[in-house]
Amino acid sequence: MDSSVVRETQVSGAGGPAGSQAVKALLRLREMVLAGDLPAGARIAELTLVERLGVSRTPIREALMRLEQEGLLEALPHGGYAVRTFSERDVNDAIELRGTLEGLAARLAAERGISPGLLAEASDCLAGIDDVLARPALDDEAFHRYVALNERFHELLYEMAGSATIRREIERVVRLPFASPSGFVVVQTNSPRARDMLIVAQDQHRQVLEAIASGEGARAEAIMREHSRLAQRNLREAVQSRTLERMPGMRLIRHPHDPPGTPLSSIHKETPS
Amino acid sequence: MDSSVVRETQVSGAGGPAGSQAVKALLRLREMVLAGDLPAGARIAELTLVERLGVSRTPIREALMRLEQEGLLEALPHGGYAVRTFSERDVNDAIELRGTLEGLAARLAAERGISPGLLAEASDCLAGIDDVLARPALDDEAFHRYVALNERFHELLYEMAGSATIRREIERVVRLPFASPSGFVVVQTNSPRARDMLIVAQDQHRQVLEAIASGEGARAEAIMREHSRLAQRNLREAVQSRTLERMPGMRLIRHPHDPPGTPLSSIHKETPS
DNA sequence: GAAACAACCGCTGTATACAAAGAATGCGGG
DNA sequence: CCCGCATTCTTTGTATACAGCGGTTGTTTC
Repeated sequence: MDSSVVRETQVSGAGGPAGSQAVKALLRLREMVLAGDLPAGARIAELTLVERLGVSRTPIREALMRLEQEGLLEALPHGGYAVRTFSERDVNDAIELRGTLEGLAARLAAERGISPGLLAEASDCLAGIDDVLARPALDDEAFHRYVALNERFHELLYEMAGSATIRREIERVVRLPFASPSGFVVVQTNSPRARDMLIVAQDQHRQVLEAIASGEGARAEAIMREHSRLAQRNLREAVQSRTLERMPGMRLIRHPHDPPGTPLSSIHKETPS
Repeated sequence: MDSSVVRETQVSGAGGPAGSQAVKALLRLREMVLAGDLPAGARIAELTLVERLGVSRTPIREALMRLEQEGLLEALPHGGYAVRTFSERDVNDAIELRGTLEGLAARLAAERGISPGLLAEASDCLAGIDDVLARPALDDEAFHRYVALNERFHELLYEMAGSATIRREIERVVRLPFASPSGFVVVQTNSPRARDMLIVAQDQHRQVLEAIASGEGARAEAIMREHSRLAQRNLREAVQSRTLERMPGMRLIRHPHDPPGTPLSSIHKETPS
């Protein structure tokens, strides 16, 4: 077929900056899964990936295992992996889970107190978001800046909890594309009510930071839980209006009316020769 | 050197029931880590494990990766893994995390309702625990039965949430040896107040199940959070009285007074030749 | 014609060979 | 005597060869 894939003979061994074959395979494979390049439910042949990714089976197997741990793939009963699909309820539960964990982080931050430096950073971050939202209409670039700042704020929150263990687990849950704090922001880019939603979200950001600074643990927790409900609302709307094509990974969501195992993309059955 | 380790030539290929080399390596390696057979903080040489476990590097690397995901090992900056150690706060946070997640599960179970079958199973389980606790004094066998029934009840709770995603993450967190629901039950086996603790715990079991059955979500959540505080109390007591030697994995807990990186076992610095 | 059996193929799990990076060590110079 | 550099050695990351299981397909028999 195409011989354009040249096996780069392992240019930088182990410690390379994202240069290891395993990391490359992981990133590329995750991208492929989220883009819907692989038929969901069907076994992923390792040799196929060898061709497509240009690395040998060893790093590919490692990447497959990691993606299974992440929850993007499922292990098949007799070996091998397949792309997982998610029901709307799965996604909803993942968001609920994130809200609960972020609530825990906020509560701990409030109860244990946070460093002035962290508080300042978070404040700056929120000021940046205010800046983005100041304009009445938001273009794509503004949305991108919002998403970046939003994720930064949430990451700061995870750090505020002051617990490596808890941070680890939150970041793990957030890795599911749908559970990400900015997960369903994008789907509304062109909706007129999009900016309003973000205004509400930003208000919650401000309130939770204030609660944390004041040591109001219960309040901080409640706010972050409610905060995740915004994402749940967006999810419901997005599913109803079927707007989710534009977001990476969204085609892994299984619609109730579709036959099981067939998310959005039609499976191309390639009969060889 | 010693040819006592005979490489079994892969008797059951892939789908074997826990017969795969990778599973064997994982189980055995985890056991070794928890038993403290490997010096904490130091790099684990793969070839050493090849000798000790009698399997080749491939399944060993897989096991190492899985244990890193579990949190028992940490990836070193320039490749390789080392046994992790945990501060008392780490353990405390892990228990807090479990309590939060179990609270979430209980709340969801209450809000969404559970099947009569599940309710009956949980009831039976609690009846079994009552049976164990009926006797005024508890021998080792009674403790073992308590632990088994306790874990069963908690697993039933995870299922009651009705969410595969949430169940997954809880079971992941619980895998940390210290965060297990029965984690710090054992350390008190011979304490006169041990039975009293279990009585309290069992009362919480009963109340949470009642709350779930009645649809009282907030109450169910609060009870499970408080339930995890029992483990936190036990942890504190165990650390103070340094009773934790008897429990597997407990020597990975780093005492505040010890030099960092040195848990309980002294690292044997072998100067070669 | 349908069902059961047998041979084949593809695939994964496992072992091992090879390459490169890091760490340790020894030598030389200041 | 100490510091710096080069060489060697250990160890991980990667590629690939090999073995057995499962699924599939074709054939044979009732």
